[in-house]
Amino acid sequence: MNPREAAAWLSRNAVDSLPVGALERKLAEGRPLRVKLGIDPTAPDIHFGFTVVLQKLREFQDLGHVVVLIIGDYTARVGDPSGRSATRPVLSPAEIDANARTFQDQALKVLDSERLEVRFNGEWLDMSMEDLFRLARIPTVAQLLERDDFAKRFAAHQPISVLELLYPLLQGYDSVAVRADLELGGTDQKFNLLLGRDIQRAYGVPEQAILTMPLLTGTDGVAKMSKSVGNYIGVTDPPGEMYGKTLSIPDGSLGDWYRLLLGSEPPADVLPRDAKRALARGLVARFHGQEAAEAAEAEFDRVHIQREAPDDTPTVSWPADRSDVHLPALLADAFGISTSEARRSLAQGGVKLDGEVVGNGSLDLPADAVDGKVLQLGKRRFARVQVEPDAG
RNA sequence: GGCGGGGUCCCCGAGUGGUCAAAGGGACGGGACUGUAAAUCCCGCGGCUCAGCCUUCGCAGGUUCGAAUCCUGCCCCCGCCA
Repeated sequence: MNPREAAAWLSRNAVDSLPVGALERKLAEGRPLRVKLGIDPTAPDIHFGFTVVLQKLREFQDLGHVVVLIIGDYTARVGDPSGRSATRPVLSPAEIDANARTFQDQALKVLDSERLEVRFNGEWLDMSMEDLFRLARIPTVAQLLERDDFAKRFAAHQPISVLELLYPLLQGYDSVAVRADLELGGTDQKFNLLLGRDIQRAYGVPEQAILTMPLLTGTDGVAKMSKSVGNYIGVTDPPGEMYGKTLSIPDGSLGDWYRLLLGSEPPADVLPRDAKRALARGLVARFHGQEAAEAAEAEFDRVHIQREAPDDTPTVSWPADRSDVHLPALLADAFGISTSEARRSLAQGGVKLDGEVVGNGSLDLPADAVDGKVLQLGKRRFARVQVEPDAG
């Protein structure tokens, strides 16, 4: 693959590859490039959205380049106040360590451990005031305020702390420290990535090229996938969950999901439903293997098409010290909801015992009327009831 | 430092002495429909031993028969001016 072809291949699906032609020029140097990715060790679970960037990094690795993963341990220790929730937990070194480890484990589902360098930015960010001043002199406040979210918050009179303003600088300094040739990130990182170039220039090191990847839309089809919104699928989600969640995405997301996660176009002339099933199978296969994918689909069909209780239906025990089983209490116990909520569900016909709606009449049933039966809340929550002969 | 605005049930946001567990929207849950898609319709959405009771409207006191609504102190947030 010549540099031109490699650049074209590597910028596939990317939104920005800047400056124009920079990637190709770097590749033409004919040496392994150092491709940087910074991560925040506060939320270690990797979801599908993040794998878009990881996958791209993997492509670089496969062409012989080195991925430099930077764990933002120092920044996590200071506490990042970005976003609306001003107070983010400040993590202890032990927590950061554990998170970083989790992150690496998960990232290795996509990345190649061979061409991987892991660094902690505490190595170089624990700098003197004098060094910080040197860094802080580089951009102007006006420049920093150009960043999209800063601009919006500033316009909306929402708080922006000085610390937040400093984060892009620290991240940029990471690029100086590891001599990054290239930095990857989501499109939301474009500003930070570009600022890294300014900072590198100010420190007299070669400037990195940048590559931004689209942000994958979450399972709701609206917001970008994120843990806090709850519209995510984690790479460690069990097969069944991964499969089911994938089927719940809106049809409109199919194209993006195929392209960004499977690297292929959605099949033409196939019903959206079937295209989505194929997508779900493909994704489960990727993280859990082909066999698990097929099992997940079979299980799904059994539960949702044939409406049977799933294989892994948990069991709830109920002490038989009273003659009757109080349904709200049983539901609360089985599904971790409040008894008030359980009553509402019962009143609305959302509770079934072995497929039969219950709760229209009495809220108490004789123990032998529930023992061994499958209790169902809504469409997706199941539990097998077991009445314990001896209270305990 | 001065002036002004504000903290309401997950989020946004009404509510300025009783009719407020607190409008409305979103999110979410249940039902109908169905492909765990979209759209649409209905219902629900603090807790409990649930036709009743208990606890909520930044925190702590106070006034009142009665407060989310009034008073006092405190904490926090935002803006403008300097």
